[in-house]
Amino acid sequence: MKDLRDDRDSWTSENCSVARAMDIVGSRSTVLIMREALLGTRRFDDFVRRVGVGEPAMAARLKEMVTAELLERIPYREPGQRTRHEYQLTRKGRELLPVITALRNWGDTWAATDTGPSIVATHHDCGEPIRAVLRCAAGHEIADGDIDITAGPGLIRRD
Amino acid sequence: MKDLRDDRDSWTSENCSVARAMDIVGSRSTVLIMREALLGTRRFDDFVRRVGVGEPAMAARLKEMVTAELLERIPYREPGQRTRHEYQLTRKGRELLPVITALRNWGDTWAATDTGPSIVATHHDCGEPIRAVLRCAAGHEIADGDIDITAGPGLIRRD
DNA sequence: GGTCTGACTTGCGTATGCTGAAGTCAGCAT
DNA sequence: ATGCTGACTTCAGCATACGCAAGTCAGACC
Repeated sequence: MKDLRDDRDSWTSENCSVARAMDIVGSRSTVLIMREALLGTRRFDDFVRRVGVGEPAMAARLKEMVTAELLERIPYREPGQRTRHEYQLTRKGRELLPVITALRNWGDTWAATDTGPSIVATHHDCGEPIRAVLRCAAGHEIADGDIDITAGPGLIRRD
Repeated sequence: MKDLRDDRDSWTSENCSVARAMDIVGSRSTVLIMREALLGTRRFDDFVRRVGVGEPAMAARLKEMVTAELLERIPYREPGQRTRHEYQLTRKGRELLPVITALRNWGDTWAATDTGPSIVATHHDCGEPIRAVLRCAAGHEIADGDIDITAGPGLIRRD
């Protein structure tokens, strides 16, 4: 199996999952909203306060994210309150956890403050810290350079 | 150990590694440049052509990324050519691979085209596809909901 | 009927990002 | 000396994105 990096100009990056992912979750505020949503935040003003963006920007972002199906706008009602809406993660949104975790790991290492990380995700069963790591389907851990880039069905070749 | 999500308003997200990471790699074009760099691209005009952004934007982005130490601008010389510069990944840049991989995995699943993914990263030793997955330091695979959020040394508490 | 609160919307001014077209610059080749 | 090429820079112009301040609106509570 030939590695696609050896002949980089014989194919294009038009059909690229990374680019399409970035079109959806590519902005700073969207990622920070996902961070908060994954920490359990659900209500509009909590998002505004905890993410630190203004109300107009937050309203626009949340609307986009509902359209993108990262979040679902769900009515709820606390006793003695009127009906309100909260933003719940969809499966599509929840599955961004490895992305956010990988970003947090990287930031902890390469954009650290001298105080160290503010929060650590740990395994509930054993208490050890959690990281996003590369594994193959056979379960092997991937070392740097152990990767081949091979063609998928959607590869667009150039003549 | 108490889970920080249970008392979300007793601490702030000011010292957040995700936010700092996004300040560095938060824009679409920066991520796409990283994608290309991780696929082996090094030269200015290759970046322009393969990423699909204009020259002025590319020059600005690359300059930022050199300042951020994701890339290093290194002189090289092909025989019979004059000295030029190429952009090589630093360790800091290379370690974004799990982030890009997680994004690609997510895009393959949730922002797919009907043709399927264009490229697949596979393990050189066994040929199986590679994914970014969550693991704890003890090596356990993490299932949804098996995560605790605990305080790190840099946590900023509110009174 | 008036107040209060959460969840927005509207308006405005600034900042950043990107594109396209054109210009610059260094130095090897002729 | 002139041309050529890769790697940019400069300029004008448009399009988002965001912050701040203020306004709106619905419905429970008094």
